[in-house]
Amino acid sequence: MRHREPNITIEDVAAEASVSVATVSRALRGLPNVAEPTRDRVLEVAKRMDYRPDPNASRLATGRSGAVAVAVPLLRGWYFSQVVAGVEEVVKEAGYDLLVHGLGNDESRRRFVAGDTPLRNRADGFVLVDLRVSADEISVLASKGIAAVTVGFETPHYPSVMLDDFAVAKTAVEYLISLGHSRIGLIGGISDDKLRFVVPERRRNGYLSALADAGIAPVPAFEQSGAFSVQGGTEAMTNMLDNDVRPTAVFAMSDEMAFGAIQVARAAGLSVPGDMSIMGVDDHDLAPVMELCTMRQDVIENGAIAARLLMNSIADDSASPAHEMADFELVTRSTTAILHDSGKKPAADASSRGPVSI
Amino acid sequence: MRHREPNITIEDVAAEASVSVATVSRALRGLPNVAEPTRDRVLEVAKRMDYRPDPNASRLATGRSGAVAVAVPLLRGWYFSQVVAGVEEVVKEAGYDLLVHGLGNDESRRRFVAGDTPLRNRADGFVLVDLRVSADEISVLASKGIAAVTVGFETPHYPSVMLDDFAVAKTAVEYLISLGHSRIGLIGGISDDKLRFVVPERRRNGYLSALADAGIAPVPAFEQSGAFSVQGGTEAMTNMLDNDVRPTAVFAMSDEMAFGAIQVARAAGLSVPGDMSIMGVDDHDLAPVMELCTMRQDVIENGAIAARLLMNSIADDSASPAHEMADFELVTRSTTAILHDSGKKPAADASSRGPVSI
DNA sequence: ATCGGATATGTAAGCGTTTACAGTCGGTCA
DNA sequence: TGACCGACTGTAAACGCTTACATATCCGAT
Repeated sequence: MRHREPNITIEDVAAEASVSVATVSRALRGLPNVAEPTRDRVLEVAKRMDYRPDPNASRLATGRSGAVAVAVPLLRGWYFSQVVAGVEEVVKEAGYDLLVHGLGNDESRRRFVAGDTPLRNRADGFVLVDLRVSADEISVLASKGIAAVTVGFETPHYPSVMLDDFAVAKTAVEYLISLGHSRIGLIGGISDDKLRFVVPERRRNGYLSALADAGIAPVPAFEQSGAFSVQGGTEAMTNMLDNDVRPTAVFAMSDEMAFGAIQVARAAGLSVPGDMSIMGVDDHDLAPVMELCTMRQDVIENGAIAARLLMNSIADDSASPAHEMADFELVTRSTTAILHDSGKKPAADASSRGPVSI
Repeated sequence: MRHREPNITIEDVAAEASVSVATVSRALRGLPNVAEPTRDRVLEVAKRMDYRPDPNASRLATGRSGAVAVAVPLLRGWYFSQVVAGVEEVVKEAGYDLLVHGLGNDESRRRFVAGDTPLRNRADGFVLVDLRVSADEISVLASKGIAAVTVGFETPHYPSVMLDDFAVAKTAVEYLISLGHSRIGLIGGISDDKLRFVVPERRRNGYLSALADAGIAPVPAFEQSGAFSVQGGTEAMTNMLDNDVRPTAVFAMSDEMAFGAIQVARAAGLSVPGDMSIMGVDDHDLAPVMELCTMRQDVIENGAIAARLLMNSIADDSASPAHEMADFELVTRSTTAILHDSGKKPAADASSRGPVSI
C-alpha cells in the first residue's frame, strides 16, 4: 500500500547544484566559508528537491542525538503531564526532539538509573522527575558522563528545580492553625509510596514543624497515606474518618488527594469547610472549580525551567549545577474556614491569594 | 565536570571475543547461524564490557529508527495526556522509543502534515491525535510512505480508533430528554475551535438528531462554544445564563467543560441538578468526585489500541487500514435529575450520592 | 575418496552525514 | 614579480552498525 521511495541524499543535492557534498553541508548549516551565490544556489536546490537530511546519519557523524528524554514515574498523573508539557515547549523551541519514558515500576526505575536503559545513547540529556533513587544511584549516571537535570529532588551532581516542600507544607498548616484548627490531619505518601522520593518526607516535616511551633502534639492516626492520587485521597479520608477523634482540618500533599478527600468527607455527611477544612498543593486546573484552598505552584513553568537548565548543561557542562527553587503561594478558597466553634466568620482576608515569600 | 569517555564499539567486543563484528552483531540480535558456544561467549563478553550498541549507527544501517512519534494539539490537556500514556505503554513494551510532539498552533500543525516537520525521518510511525487536517493533507503524508494511525478522526489511508461521537452525543441527549428535559443546551467546540477537527461537529449532529427525534426544535442560543477546557466551559455557561430563556439541562462535549459549567451555574445560585442537569463526556478522573453524569470512554485504552494498530502497520503495511470503534457507556451520576417541575423525585437510580453544594 | 550441502564465520561494502585536510584562485605586499 | 594569505571548494576518512556475499568446516551420502 505505502511504499518508501528512496530518499534524496545530500549527494543528490550536491550533484544538482554542481558542488561537493561538503559545500552543501556547510551551506545548509549556515557555516562560514561559503560564497553567497553558492549558498543561495544550494539552498534553492535543496528546497526545490525537498531535501531532508537524515537525522540518523548526522547523529552518527556528530555523536549528538539532538534529543532530550524526560523520565517520569507515570504519565497519566496530572502533575507529571504538566511537567512534560513544560519541558516539551522549551525543548522543541531549541530544536530538540523529546523522548518520553514512563518508569512504571521499581524494576524499570532501578534499571534506568543503573544506566541499563533503552534510552542510553538516545538522548543528549535527561530530565528526571521525582525519581525515587538514591544519591549513589544518580552518581552512577553522572559518572557515565550523562547530562541530566532533576525535578522535585536534588543531587550534588546535577542542576535541579524543586519546591521548598518544607516551607510549602509549613505555610499551609500554619494557615490552618491561624484559622483556629489544632486537630489537623495529613494526607501524603508515607509508607509504601512508590512514586515520590523525598517530597512526602519534606512536606511531612513542614507539617510537623508547624504543629510544633504552635505547641500542638502530633497525632499519628491523623497521618494517612494517599498515594498522590484521587483514589488514594478517598482512602486516606476514609481511614481518617474511622478514628474515634477526627481532625477538623486536613492538609493533603496534592490537590488530587484533596479532591478525593473532599468527596469522601461530603459523602459522609460532613460539610466542607463547615465541619472540616481541606487544603491541597498544586493549584490543579480544577482547584478553582472545586473551590479548593491550595498551595499554588506553576508546574508547567517548573518543567520549562528544568528544560532550560538542561539545555545549558548540554551546551556547557563545566558550570557547577544550579539549584532553582520554584515559586509558590497560598491561594485561599472556600474549602477552608475558621474553626466553627470559635464562633467567628470564615477566612478574614477574603481577597484570596496572599502572595507568600519563600 | 562530566566528560564523555569513548564508547565501547562492536569492534571492541569482537576483538575481545576473538570473532568478527558480523558474528557479534548476529549473536547479540539472536540471529541464526551462530554456534551456541560462540553466542554464549559473545554475550558474556558484551555484558562484561557493558557494551551498548549505538542506536544511531544501527538506525543508519537499517533505515529504521525504532521510534514512534505521537502528535497532539496540546500536551497539558487531560484527554491528550491520557492518550499519550496509553500509547507509551504499548510502544515501550514493543521496544520502541516514544517521541512526543505538541502541535500548539495552526502553523506548526500545517507544517506537520505538509511533511515539513522536524519529525520527518525520526520515527517509523506516527500517532496523530485529533488533528484538524483535511483528508488531502493526510494523503500527502500517506504518499510519502509514512506509517501512521489516527485517533479521534479517520481517513481512508490510515488505521484509526475513534469514538462514535454521533452515538455518544445522541445517547446523552436522549437520556436528558428521558428525564423530562426539552430545553437542552450544548457546550462544544463550534466556531473557531483550534483543537478538534470533526469531533465537535459529529457530537453536535448527535445532539441535533436526538432533539429532532423527540420533536424538539433546536435553539441556536443554547449552543455555546467551550474550547474543550475548564475555562471554556465557564465562559460557555456564562453566555448560556445570559439568555432570556435558559436551558434546564446542558450536554457538554467533555467533562472538563462540564466542570467549568457546573462551577458557573452554582456560582450563579443555580442548583445542579435541581435547577439544571449537566452531563459531560470522558469520565475524567474527577468525574466521580464531582458526581458528574457522563459518557465514559477509556482514553488510555484507546491510545493503546492505536499504538497496537500502528505497530502492526509498521510490521506489515500491506493490510488495508482497520478502523476501530471505541467503547462508551452512559454513567449516571447526580449532576442530572428529572426535570423538577415534573413533580417527581431526582434521578431514579439514587444509588449515587446527593448533589454537592459548594 | 569425493562431492553436495548445511552450518558457521569472516570480509567488506554500504547507510548519509560531518569535518580535517588539501587544494585552487585571486589578490596583496614587499 | 613571486611569495603569501585569505576565502572558497573539494576529497576522503571517519562515525558504528548491518548484511550480502565469500569462505571455511564438518557431515553424511555416493
